[in-house]
Amino acid sequence: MIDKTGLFDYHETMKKIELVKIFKALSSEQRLNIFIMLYNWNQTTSDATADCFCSEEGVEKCFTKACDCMDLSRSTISHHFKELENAGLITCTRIGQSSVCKVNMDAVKAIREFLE
Amino acid sequence: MIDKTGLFDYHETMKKIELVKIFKALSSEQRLNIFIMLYNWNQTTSDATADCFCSEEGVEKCFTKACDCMDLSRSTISHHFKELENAGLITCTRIGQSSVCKVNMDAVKAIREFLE
DNA sequence: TTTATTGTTCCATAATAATCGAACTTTAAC
DNA sequence: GTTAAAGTTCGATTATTATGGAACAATAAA
Repeated sequence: MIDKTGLFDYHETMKKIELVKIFKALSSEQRLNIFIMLYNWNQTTSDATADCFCSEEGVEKCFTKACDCMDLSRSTISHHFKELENAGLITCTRIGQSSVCKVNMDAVKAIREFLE
Repeated sequence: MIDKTGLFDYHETMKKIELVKIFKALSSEQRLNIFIMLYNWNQTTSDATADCFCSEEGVEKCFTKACDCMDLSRSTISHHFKELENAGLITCTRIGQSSVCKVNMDAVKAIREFLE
């Protein structure tokens, strides 16, 4: 900490900007829903009740599933996924027609560490 | 979890709304600054470099200090403090002229638990 | 090769949030 | 009592975000 407030250190500032992005991404109920959904799916890769394909690599068909679950247009869903991705909370790669999404546990760790 | 997505359980929903409020409160750089400032001050109650009065009860004069640090008007600062308070992240009580603010560690704990 | 599905991008609009100045209340200091 | 300081609230403005429709590209299925 180089000043009274601890607000002006360069690395701290960088970290803070990342954190703001992460918090902003989770500050919409819709996006938090999506995030929790992916988080759960990622953790239950062998869940027979989920009608999406869950592999070690991530979750397929998540866009369509997300649309079904939360009554938003395809394009809005796309925007939300993109924001979660920009914040570093998830990674999406395309396999065939559908996107394979995965929660980035490093980002989750970053928030946790901030709060300690 | 009572459905495939885990999104519709009542208590889960309530918790989620609280979390959204918390994340929203921390999703502005200004408010994150304020929060970190209070957090640091709360933890260094005997910090001689801080020109605020830090007691076991919290941090006094934080509004003025916040104004000095971050080039925002008094009324904007007031709004930001209020939002942190509404999200349950801090508590403010008035003693004399100034507000005594304190970080609510239960809220911090709630986020941490969400991420586990 | 046509058709359907998946997700993206562009564009416009509606909804929210951030910000400030000014008028105000309460407490403290003179 | 008068003046100063700390915060609040109101009202207006500006900036940002959320959203959906339409046109699009890429892949899969027929």
